Amino acid sequence: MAKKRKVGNVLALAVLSYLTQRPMHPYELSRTLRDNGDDRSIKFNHGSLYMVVQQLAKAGFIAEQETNRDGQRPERTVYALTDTGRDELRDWLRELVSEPEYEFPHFVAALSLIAALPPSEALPLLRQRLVRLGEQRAEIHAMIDKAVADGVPGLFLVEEEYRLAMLAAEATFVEGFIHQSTDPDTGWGPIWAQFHGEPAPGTRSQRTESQSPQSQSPQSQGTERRQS
Amino acid sequence: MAKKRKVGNVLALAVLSYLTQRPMHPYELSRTLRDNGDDRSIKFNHGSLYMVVQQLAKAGFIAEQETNRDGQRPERTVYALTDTGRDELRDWLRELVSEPEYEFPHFVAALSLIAALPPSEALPLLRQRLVRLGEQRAEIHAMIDKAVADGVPGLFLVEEEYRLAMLAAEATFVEGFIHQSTDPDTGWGPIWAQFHGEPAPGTRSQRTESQSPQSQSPQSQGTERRQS
DNA sequence: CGAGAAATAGTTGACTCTGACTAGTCAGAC
DNA sequence: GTCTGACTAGTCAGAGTCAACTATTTCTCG
Repeated sequence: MAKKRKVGNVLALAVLSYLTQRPMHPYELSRTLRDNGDDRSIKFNHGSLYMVVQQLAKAGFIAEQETNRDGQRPERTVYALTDTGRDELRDWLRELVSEPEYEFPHFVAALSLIAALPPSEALPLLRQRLVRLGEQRAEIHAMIDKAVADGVPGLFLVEEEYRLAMLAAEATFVEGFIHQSTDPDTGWGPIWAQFHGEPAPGTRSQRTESQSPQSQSPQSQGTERRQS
Repeated sequence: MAKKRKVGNVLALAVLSYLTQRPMHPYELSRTLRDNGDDRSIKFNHGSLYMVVQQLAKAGFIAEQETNRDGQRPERTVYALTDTGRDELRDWLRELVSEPEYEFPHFVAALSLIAALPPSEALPLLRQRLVRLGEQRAEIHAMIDKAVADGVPGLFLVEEEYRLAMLAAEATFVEGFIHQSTDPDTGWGPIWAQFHGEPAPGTRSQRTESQSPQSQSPQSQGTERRQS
């Protein structure tokens, strides 16, 4: 479902959330978000913040409180949360927590087109991905350990734990995929190789004669896959 | 890393991929993508396609081949893949497969702010999410079964298997999180409840006297979490 | 103490995306 | 026989995003 919010950018959610503490001006918000590492969870861009604050103000979720000027610096406008804003925050958060949203990670796109690469090329790339996944996991692990050592309660690290869980699951999946593709008995290996006129990625070299393998591109297969 | 492509939209990747089969006009591409269910893997929007095709043409990855007109209908321009386009396709695909990209799923944002909801509210929402996750998994499962029954080779269903794996991992994670929060011995439950001046979500009601729990908002905790 | 680096605070403009709109065609319902 | 709704094919305005730039002020380090 995911109804359209007046302000759709998730960054706005963070802004609303921080304004529950106290009124702030945009730059302070920017600073706070960055310092708290919220840019790890929310796509954050210094420029977008000003945009988002404007939008929130127009939608009535926050209101201009005062404008002060410190020396010759540009003036800073302090914004405060309104009651509608507080409602929006709760409602939005509830939705995000309870309704899994259908998203489009790039890797899904890659997988859906991976047959266009010959297995001799795809498999090393997948192995490389495994290495990178391991690195990312190690990084997050280190981050969590450091935070815990600093006395941060676990509740404030759930996002990172979640990322870890997802990375681990992806690694397992990729391993399984590689296995499926290299084991000559269990499946795709031979078929995949055939498309590209290659020997199967397993040990045995499977011969299927006179099927003119390279005339059939993997995409043309893909095209027909919902038809028969 | 993820270098900036001249055309960044992943939809362009699909376009390039389909043009390896044969030249097509935009509408045909749109139709084909939809019919093959690629809109499940790639964010797809009829309007964007024309945009993307224009960009690809400007970047030299595809070239106008002919323009024909069928009766009084608007004219259709047929595009063909160029050699640079073929290179771009391979290079991009390799990158997507081998380099995991840092993305921002909405649920990560939700988790990073979840402490702003009292546990009495968050826990039911999480349980609801579990139900929804189950539904989505069942849907995909049904889809895969149907496709397999229709003789689609497994290799063309990897994206869906991947989604399944991710949904399963997320469900496991959410279950673990709920458990962590309701078990009064193992952790966050009491602390979380305290912020909101609630009894702990487990069975026992934990009393910590004179700490004036509601004066401390969870965000103000969050704010300080990288300091000490 | 003075030059340059870094932080402060915000604006701008080029590019992208999305959803709604136009406008003709065709098959089948009534 | 003409009405309706779905399909074909594409355009476009408005909203959103991103990266780069401006212009002060403060810190830093020789």
